[in-house]
Parts: sequence; structure tokens; C-alpha cells
Amino acid sequence: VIADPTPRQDIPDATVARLPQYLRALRDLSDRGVASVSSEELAAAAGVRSAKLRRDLSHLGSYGVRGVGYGVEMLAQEITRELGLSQNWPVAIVGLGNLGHALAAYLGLATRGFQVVALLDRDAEVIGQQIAGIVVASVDDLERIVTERGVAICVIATPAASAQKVCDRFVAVGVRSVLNFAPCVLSVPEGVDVRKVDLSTELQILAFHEQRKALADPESLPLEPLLEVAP
Amino acid sequence: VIADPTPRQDIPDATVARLPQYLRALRDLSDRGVASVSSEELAAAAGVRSAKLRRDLSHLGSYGVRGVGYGVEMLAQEITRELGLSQNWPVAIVGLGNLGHALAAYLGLATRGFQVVALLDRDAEVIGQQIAGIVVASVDDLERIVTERGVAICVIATPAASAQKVCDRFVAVGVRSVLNFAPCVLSVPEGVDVRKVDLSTELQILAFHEQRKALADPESLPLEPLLEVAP
DNA sequence: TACTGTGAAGCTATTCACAGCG
DNA sequence: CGCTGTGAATAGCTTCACAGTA
Repeated sequence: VIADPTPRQDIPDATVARLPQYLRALRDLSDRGVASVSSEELAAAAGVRSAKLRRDLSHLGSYGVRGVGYGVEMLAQEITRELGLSQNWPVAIVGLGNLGHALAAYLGLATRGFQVVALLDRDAEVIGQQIAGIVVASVDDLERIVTERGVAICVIATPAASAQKVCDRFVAVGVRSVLNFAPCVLSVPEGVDVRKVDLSTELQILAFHEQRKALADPESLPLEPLLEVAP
Repeated sequence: VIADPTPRQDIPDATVARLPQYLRALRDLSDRGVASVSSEELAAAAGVRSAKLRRDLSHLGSYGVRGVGYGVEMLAQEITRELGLSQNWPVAIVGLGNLGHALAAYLGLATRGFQVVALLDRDAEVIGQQIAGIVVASVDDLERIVTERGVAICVIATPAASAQKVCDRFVAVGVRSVLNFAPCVLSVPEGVDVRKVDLSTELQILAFHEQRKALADPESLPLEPLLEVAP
């Protein structure tokens, strides 16, 4: 059966955000040779409740079989298509400090659906180096390189102070998807998507809950008054 | 005025997740010498709407002045306290590949409220190296080190295959806050918080929207049929 | 029978719009 | 007056519970 390739109605954001988890779980199952899976099993593998999984999948269409479950390969393929991973999106990474370097290495190998086509940095020490098989270019050539190589998604791993300027330049040459690792808010025009990944935000959210737990259960406080850290 | 130090009623998760943004914006304002800020201005700086900001802050108590706005220092201090950043939480990082290395370097310097007290890896090549001023120890000593150094939060930056085992060991010695960078779901008992940061999930969400935009506006498709990438 | 897909209910979060106060 | 804090309205998400079906 060939899946319906229409643009399809809107899928809720919360659902879209979970599709990658389902896809990963399906690939694991596929690697283990599992052919069919129930909503209960797949939900467990993805760390959600089965009702939520079924509701999510229902937004893609009817890909399950009542009384049986979902075909692993077919569902994986459908989610892959829906997420737009049937092609390889050209990605640029700006800022090749520790983090940018790690991101380049990770993306250079591990990820289907994306291809790193440009690495950019400001530092003359770094320009010309080869990382994950790609030569780091000067950020001065951003506009030319983005256009020539058809960059669709940019990953910003610069210091916060440079992030907005770099972002503006990407947007000016037509990039509409931005993944921001710099600890700052980016303003972009209508039609451009920004997603943010921020280590310290995540830690702070954990700290909030940790503090609540410590207050509720004073037995298990940290062992001693903690050292002060330089600012 | 000394702020009320009671444990306080529950703050919605969505609000907690935004407090770090507000705090960052407030620190920026403070650095620029701004003493007072309206909800409209602070909301703009944090990238949200003012009604949402006011609703969020109202969960902390009444720290604003009608007709005037919020005191920058006072509000920053209140959020710091509420997030549990008045102390330095001891953090351990496991897995010092590219990513773990970058995280250690970042946390070693940039972040108030946290102190890296342990770096752990399995690889004999890496053990004994010094990163951000801390000697990498063997993951074999995890239990002893976590206990001795009072680790409250662990950051998992190992390959996916090891993540669950490492996580179980942390949980077994009392760690209740986990930040997971490995691309897999972690199961933990009740009372343990896990937050996940995942580059490829974020990219896939962007790809979904990028595909929608490309379908809606075929002018701006990627320039050519893309190269296939090795699996 | 054993499961999916979904109406309906319940819950959480966002937004509006303005009363109330400095 | 100008702004905060919040009741009320709205929108969105999750969960329940079961009708429907292979």
C-alpha cells in the first residue's frame, strides 16, 4: 500500500514533538526484527501512555490494524515521510568552539535526514581546520556559502553576543529554520522557526524540583555547606 | 524587604520552565544598570507576551508595583531563590566524549547555581585527564564518588547503549535529578526527575515545519536533488 | 478476542480585558 | 494616569472509556 502523499491537515505541535521519539523506538524494534507492535508496547518504548500514542498516530491517518497493532516498518516509514526525513536537509553550523565541534561530529555521523554542508567560524585559528570531513570556512562568507550550498537549517553555537547578528544574516538569505544553542532569545520575522536548546535552563528546572524534594525530605540534603564558585 | 521564605504552593511546570528565561533577561537588564522594568519590557526581552509574564510572576507572589513595574534586582533575587540557585548544586557528568567535554567546559565556567564536582568516563585514555580543572575518574568508582561528593544532579552524555545502566547506578545511590543527552528514553522510579536534551529530535521538529513551508511555497525548495548519505 | 481510533470529559495553559492600586 | 494582578473566556492537550472492527 502506498501512503497518501497529500500535505495533510495540521498536526498538533505536541504531537510533532513526540514523533521523533516514536520513530526512534520503531527503529530499535525494527533492528531487533520485530514486525508488529501494539500501542501499549510502543508507548512503553517511547515513554508515554498508550492513549496518547494512539491519539498522536491518529493525526497521521489510520496506520494500525485493529486487534493486531501497527506494522513497524510501515509506521516508521510514514513518520519518516511526515517529518520530512526522506530527504537530507542541508545544515550549516556556526561557531566551532567545544559545543559546535561536538555538534558537527555528532551530525556528521549519526543522523539520517540531515547533511552538514557548512561549518563557519570567526576565529582564524579554526578556519581551515577539518572537522567531521568538512573544512571550516570564514563566517565572512556566510551569505555566499548558504546560497551556494542550499542551506535550509542553521545551527547557532556561537557566544550569545554574536548569535542575533549571525541569525539575522541567515534569515536575510532565506533560511527559515534555526536551532539556537546560544543562551539568548533570538528575534526573527514571521515564518521563521527557532528552537532553543539550553543546558543551563534545563539544569535550573531540575534545581527547582530538586529544591522542592530537599525541602519535603530534609534527610537527603547535600552533605555540607557548599563552596562558593568564582563568578 | 525580606522575601517570604516559605515552601510556597505549587507553580505550574510551564511557568517553571520560563523562569530561567526571565532570570537571564533580568540579569542582562541589571548589567545595563536598569533598576525597574515593566511587564511589557521584560516580556519582550524574554520573548513572551506580557500577560503570560504577569501570570507567571503572580505565582511567585506580588513582587511588582502597580503603575511602576518590577524592581530588577529584587525580582532577580526572588526567581533565583525560587529556582533553588542560592546554593551550588553538585553536578556529575558521565561520558567525556566531544559532547561531555563541551558540557564540562561550559558548566565549569559559565553557570551560577551549579558546581561540577565529578567527571566520569569508562575509557582509560580519558581517565586521569584534567578537564575544566577536574580530573576525570573511572566510572567504576561512580557510587563512591557520588556519595563522597554529595552529587545531586547527574548529566548523562554517554552513548545510548550505556545510558540506562549508568542512570540506574546514580538513582541507586540517591540521585533524583537527571539530565539526559543520550538519545534514548530512561526509565526511573517515582520521585526521580529526568529531562532530555536531544539534538536530532530538535532538528526533526524543524524539518517537519521546513517541509510544510517548502510545500506551501515551492519556489524556495533546496537547490537540487540532494546527495545520499551513508547509513 | 484483542486491539485501534475517537467522542466526550477533564485538565492545563494562554489570552483577554479590566478592576484596583500606587 | 499607568501599571500590576486576576476573574473569566478560550484554546489546546491529555485521559478515559468504549464503540467498532479485523
